[in-house]
Amino acid sequence: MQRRNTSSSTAVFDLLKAADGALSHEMVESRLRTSVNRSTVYRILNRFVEDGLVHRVVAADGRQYFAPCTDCVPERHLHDHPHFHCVSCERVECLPQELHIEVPAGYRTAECTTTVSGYCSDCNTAKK
Amino acid sequence: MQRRNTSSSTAVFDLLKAADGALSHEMVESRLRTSVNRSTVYRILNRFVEDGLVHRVVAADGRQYFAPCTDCVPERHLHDHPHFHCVSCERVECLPQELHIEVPAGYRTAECTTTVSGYCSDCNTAKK
DNA sequence: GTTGTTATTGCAATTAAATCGCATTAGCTT
DNA sequence: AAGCTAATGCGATTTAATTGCAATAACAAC
Repeated sequence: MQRRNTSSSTAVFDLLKAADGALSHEMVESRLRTSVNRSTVYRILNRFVEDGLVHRVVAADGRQYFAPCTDCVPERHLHDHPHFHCVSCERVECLPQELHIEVPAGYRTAECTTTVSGYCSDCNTAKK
Repeated sequence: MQRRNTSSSTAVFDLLKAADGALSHEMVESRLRTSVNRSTVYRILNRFVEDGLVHRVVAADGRQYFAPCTDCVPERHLHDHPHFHCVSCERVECLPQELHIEVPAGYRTAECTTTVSGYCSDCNTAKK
């Protein structure tokens, strides 16, 4: 299927690229200057994931967060670094660590997500 | 709060202990011999997690899976090994590997889950 | 620039996982 | 056996995400 560039989809992609971490659908929608329909945002994000432009991270709260790919090439589309999810400010950020997870023989890995939940330094000090 | 042992809660706990991996709420409910209400199963599982008897794993599908704790003591309640989630048969199993994930200074870790999605050996060979 | 095809959008309805309020039931203590 | 209250069942509700369908708008071809 041929893809088309719309103002909404480029706005979403720019948002993701400018963000300092992964964004939930809600964050994307609220940060958009122009109002874009809820389902449209979901479809745009799903399209990005499908096209390999964006990674989808499911945090411990069961919600989806989206971050643009870096260092990904078509042959090797991995996202094997851990993510930190602050349960207070909801921010999701990538941790600069590489994981090597081995699966038993015969298994086939499709994707891998690691999520650490807790409090980021800002929220941690604010709590005290 | 004082806990009480009911036939339902012990049945659920026995199921989890006997299972070869983490079970979703749906799996628990369908494997129970006696019919237990949906909300009750959820509440029983949440109670187990709250009491530190069971770990909750959120897979890439956004659903919750539950597995009894092993090697956990009150002072150190961790579940830092990866889980494999077969997207075909829905089975979730623990991978015998220990992860060491470092968070930036000032951060506080509450929990950590790693989920590898893909096909287990059974489903992988069945596909071919 | 105009036209035609069809990907994309907006809207409302829907699905699915998980939670909650409340009256009833049943564990545990005394 | 009695009393307190944790746990249950039921229905309604919340929330994230998806879907069907008609309307709109990208993009290619002319």
